[in-house]
Amino acid sequence: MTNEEKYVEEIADQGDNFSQWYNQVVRKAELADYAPVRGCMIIRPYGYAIWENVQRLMDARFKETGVVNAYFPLLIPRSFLEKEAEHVEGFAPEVAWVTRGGGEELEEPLAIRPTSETIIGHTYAKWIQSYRDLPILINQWNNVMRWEKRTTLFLRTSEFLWQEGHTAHRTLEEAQERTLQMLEVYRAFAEEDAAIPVLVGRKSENEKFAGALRTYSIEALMGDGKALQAGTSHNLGQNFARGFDMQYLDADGQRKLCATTSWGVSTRIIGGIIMVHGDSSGLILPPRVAPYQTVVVPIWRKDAEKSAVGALVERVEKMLKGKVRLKVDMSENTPGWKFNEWEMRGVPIRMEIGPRDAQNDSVMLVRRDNRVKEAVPLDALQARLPELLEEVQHALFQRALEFRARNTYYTDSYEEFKHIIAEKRGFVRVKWAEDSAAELAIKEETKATLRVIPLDQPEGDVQGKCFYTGKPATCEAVFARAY
RNA sequence: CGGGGUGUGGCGCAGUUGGUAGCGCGCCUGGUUUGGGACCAGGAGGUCCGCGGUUCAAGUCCGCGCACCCCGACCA
Repeated sequence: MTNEEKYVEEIADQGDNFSQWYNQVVRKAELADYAPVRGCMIIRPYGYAIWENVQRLMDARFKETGVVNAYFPLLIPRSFLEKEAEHVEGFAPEVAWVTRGGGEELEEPLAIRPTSETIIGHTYAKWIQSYRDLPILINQWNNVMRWEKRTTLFLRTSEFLWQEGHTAHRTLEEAQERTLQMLEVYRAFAEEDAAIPVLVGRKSENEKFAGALRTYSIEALMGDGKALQAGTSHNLGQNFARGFDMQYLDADGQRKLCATTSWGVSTRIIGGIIMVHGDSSGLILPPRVAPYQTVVVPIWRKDAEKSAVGALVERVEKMLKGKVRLKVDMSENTPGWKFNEWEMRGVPIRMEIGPRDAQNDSVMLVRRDNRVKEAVPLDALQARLPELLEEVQHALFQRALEFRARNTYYTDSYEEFKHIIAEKRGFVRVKWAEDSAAELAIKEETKATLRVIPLDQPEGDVQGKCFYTGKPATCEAVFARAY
């Protein structure tokens, strides 16, 4: 930051206690509140508005790839969950059950969906007769429930909002292609809309989704050096097709199993946005997802000034209507109070309109990310403000990218690895021989997990030895401590 | 689920050897203010996390719960 001056006094310093900072920002910026039920959260209007922007932007990207939206039920018969062995085992401890209804014990308990692969598998099996029915490309925006032992607002809650996409294909190759296509959609959303740089890659066997053939993810680095899985895309192979008998008659007259995929991004991404961009004054929201892109703070002393300022505010409002998401703060608080409040709440650009501006027919724009001020004549505003918002958007991405570069380490030495994980955190990239036992041992010894095997690998075969086992390396992998 | 910590107006906290609850901020009313969290005056707001116990008397002592935070275990 160019300006280290700390105006907002109400929140903990990021460096002192990151998780305390995080909780205070979430609550003071009025993003979310605790609910009466453990692990559940109330998403307040300001937080929900971020989610609506996430939905709008991602939904458009999905639809560009041919995906349509639908809705499947909240309650899932127990027998469905049991049809895919790995899946049941993986989710069993997290499932909440409905056992009574209408005052009576139910014949079959109903799961509150932890995810919808099973009920969608059941449904697709009925819909699919011929290869002509494929592919099916459906997404749903909904809530799911997973009983969690330890919860944090947005990052891990028992109930959360997300989208889950479910596709069915004729071939394994096509499913694989779709899996990677949606991973790329997530990357583009994260980097271009949320301004969060992400590593894109494959999960290890240990970390993959229960029931998947392969799991891919985007991984982001938070301000405290811990990693956050920000989106996942699974190639489910024929596992769920087998469990739910999703078969089609192919052109060659043979009955064949479908291949399926699923992919999801949740309200956790909001936690990521907070932890990637925020500073010790509070939130910093990337303009594309910010509920208010610009907040207008009017300033006056005398009544005459008040009317001149008021008139200018109205002109500005009219001029920018439909072009910029604008909030005019007409509350009784002093300008100084408003500056701090809206900085804490992360509005990317503040527009000060006072007597001097009324006189000059201009406004004062102040960026949240670096507090740089700029006087803009009224006739240039309509062009300049959207441009400045884009500049902030790019600056936030750039800053996060630089932060990640500074906090990414390469090592061939396990000793150094341990030191980095313990002292500095961040991403650690190593040569790796894909060994589950070694992975678990590393986790045991250092708390670091294999976040991702990046798609971006060195040219040709990986040379050298695994940093842990000394076996010939098969790839490069990235480890980190994670949320 | 294990170890540690904390629960007192909306928020942050104080409350002594047990004696019947207070401070700052916020909130309401009126007035003066307004380019980086204004000021004065008046006012409202409390089952002290819950239940049980000890005691003439419990925010304070004892027991059992619950919630939240931190560190672990678990976890797409």
